[in-house]
Amino acid sequence: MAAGRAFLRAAPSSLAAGAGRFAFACPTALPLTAAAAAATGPHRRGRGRCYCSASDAPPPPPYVLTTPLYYVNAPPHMGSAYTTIAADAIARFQRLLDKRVVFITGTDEHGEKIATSAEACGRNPKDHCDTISNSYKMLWADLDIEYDKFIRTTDRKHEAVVNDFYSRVLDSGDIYRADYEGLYCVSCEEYKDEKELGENKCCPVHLKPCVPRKEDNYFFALSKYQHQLEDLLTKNPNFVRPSHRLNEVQGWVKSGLRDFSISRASVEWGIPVPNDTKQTIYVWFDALLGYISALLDDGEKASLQQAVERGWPASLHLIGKDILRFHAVYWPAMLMSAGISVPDAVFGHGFLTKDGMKMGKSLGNTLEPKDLVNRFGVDSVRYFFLREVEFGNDGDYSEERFINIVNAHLANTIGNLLNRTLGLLKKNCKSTLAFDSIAAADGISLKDNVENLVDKAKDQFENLLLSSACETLMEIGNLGNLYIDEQAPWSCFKQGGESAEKAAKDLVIILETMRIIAIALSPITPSLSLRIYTQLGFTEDQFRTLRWEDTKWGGLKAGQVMMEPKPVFARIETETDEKDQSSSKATKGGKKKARSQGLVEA
RNA sequence: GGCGGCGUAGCUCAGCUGGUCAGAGCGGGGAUCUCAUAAGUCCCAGGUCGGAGGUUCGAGUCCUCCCGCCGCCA
Repeated sequence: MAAGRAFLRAAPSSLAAGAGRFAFACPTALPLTAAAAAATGPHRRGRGRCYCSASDAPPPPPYVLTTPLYYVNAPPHMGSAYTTIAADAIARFQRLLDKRVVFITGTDEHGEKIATSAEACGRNPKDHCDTISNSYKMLWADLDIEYDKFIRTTDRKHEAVVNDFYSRVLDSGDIYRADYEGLYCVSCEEYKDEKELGENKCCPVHLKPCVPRKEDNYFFALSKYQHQLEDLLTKNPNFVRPSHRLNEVQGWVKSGLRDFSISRASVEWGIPVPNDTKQTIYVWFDALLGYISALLDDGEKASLQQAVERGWPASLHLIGKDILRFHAVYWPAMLMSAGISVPDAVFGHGFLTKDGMKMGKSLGNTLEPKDLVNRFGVDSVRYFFLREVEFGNDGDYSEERFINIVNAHLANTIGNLLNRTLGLLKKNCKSTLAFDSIAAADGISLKDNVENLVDKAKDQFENLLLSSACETLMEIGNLGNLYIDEQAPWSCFKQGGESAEKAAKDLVIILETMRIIAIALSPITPSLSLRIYTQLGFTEDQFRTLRWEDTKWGGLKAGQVMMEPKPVFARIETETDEKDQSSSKATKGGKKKARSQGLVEA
C-alpha cells in the first residue's frame, strides 16, 4: 500500500498547490479592517441576512467550500496560498449571491514527521503545531482570506468526529486488520511499491532510501466500492473537475481499487484507533474528516451526526491535482461506507512554476507568498494568479509578466480610469454628482454593454472560470476608457452650456461603471474594490453589505460626493522605468528589473 | 509499454458540432488626445495554425502516420 500521509504532505517541488498532506488553510482578517479579524475567524460580514430557524421554511443548505487541511510539516508556500486564494474568491462570489457560505480551511497536524521535527526543535508536538498552524493563519490574513472555519486535526471536536466516523465504517464491516510488510518511506509516511522506487530503493518524492517495515494495520475495504464509485462518476460527471481530470479518476477506478491502510502502529502522534490504543489513525481517516468536523460550532456537542447536520455535504472541495485520488476516490468511498452523503464536486487545480521551472527548496527558487504581498500588495498577488493561470491548468509566474499584467490591468485600466474621472469631477463639479446614474445613462449603449458583461462575468464565476471572469471585467474597464475618450468631457466642460451638462452626465456614467466593476471584481481583489468604493463616497459598511444584485445599474445618485481623487492602485515601478522617465521620452514598458513601490492606501 | 492530452503570432493562450478561424491578452513598433497613475485611444504581427499524407467542393477544425512535449497507468 502506498499512498498515505505522504501524499498530503508530499507535493515536493513545484508549487504543488495544495500539496502537503492535504493542505488546508487558515484564517485571516480582511486586510481592509484588521480590527475585525476576530478570534473565531477572519470572515466578518456585514449585517445581512438572518437565517433564523423559527420561521416557516427551513434555511437553504449552505455553500460549503474547502481547501485541503495543510500539513504542518512546513510553513505555507505559494502552492497552498494559490489554492486558498482561489477558494476565497469563490467563497466571496457565493456570498455576493447571498448564499450562506461556510468556507473551511485548516491544518493537518498528526503524523510521525511532525513528531520528529518537533523533537528536533526540542519542543512538544502540540507547540510545534501551534506555531506552524498560526503561520498559516497569519498568511491568510495577509492574503485577504476570509475563511469561516479553521479546523485543526488536533482540535478536540475533530477527534470526536474521527472516532464516530471510524466506528460507523467499522460497523459497516469495511475495516479489517492485516499484516503489511513493505518498503516504507519515513518522509512520506507511507509504504511504497518497489516498482515506483528509484536507485537504492529511494523514494521518488524525497529521494531517500525506503526502509523495510512490517506491521499489522487496519485497512479500509476500498475495493468493495468500485461499482458505486463508477456509478458516481458516470451519473455525476461534474463530480470531478476540470473535466479532463475526470478521465484520470475513472481510469483509476476502472483499473481496480486496492484496500488501503488506515492506521499506523509505529506512530504515536495521532488519534488512537478506537479499541486499539497501540495504533493511531492514519491521515485519510483523520484529516479528511476535518471537512466535516469543521462544521461544528465551538462549544457544541461534538459528534459526527451533529457536524453532518451543520451543512454537509460540501459543495466543493478545492484541491491541488496531487491529492485528487484521495478526494475523488478514497473519500467518497469512505463516506459511502459511513452512510454519509458524498460532496457535490472536487476541483483539482494545477501546479505553479516559476520562470518555467518547478519550484523547490532544493532548487532554491521558491516563491514566498508573503514576500510577494510585501512587495506588490495583496490585490496584485490575488489578481495575477487568478487571472493569468487558467483555473485548473498549471501556470507560470515570472516577475516581468506579473508586473506587466498587474500594471496594465489594475493600474492603467481600472485605477487610472477612476482617477482621471474623479479628477475631472473635482475640477468641474466640486466632486459632486449632478445626476442620478440612471438618468445620466438614458439612451446610452454603454450601460447595456456593461450589464451584459456583468452577466457574463457572473456566469463565468459560477462555473469557476475565474480567469475568464477577470477578463470580462477588464473589458468593462476598457469600455469605460473608450467611452471617456470618445466623449472627451474635458473638452465639453470648456465649452460650457449643454456640452458641460453632457460632460457632467458622462462622468456619472463612468463612475457608475467603476462602481459596478468594484463589486464584480471584489471576489478577486477585495481590498482594491473597497478602495474604489470608498472613493466613490461610500462607507466600508456599505461596501460590506453589497450583493451581486447591486451591480445593477443605478447605484450612484445625484448629490453623492466623491472623495479626493487619489490613485487606488499604484503602478509597480521598475528601475528601468525610472531611467526611461528621467531620460528622454519614456516608452510604455521597458525591461523591468524588479522593484516595487509602496501600496496605495484607501 | 498502454491510455488521455498537447504542439496556433516574441510570450500566455481562445478557436464547439469542418466553409470571415487566422484571433485575444501581455510585450514590441508607429500615430494621436491631454482629463489621468508618462496612463487613454487608434493602427501595425504578413504566424506554412509541429511535420507528411488522406477524406471533402472546402480542414488549426475529421482520419492515418511521423516528430516533440506533458499527464495518468504499467
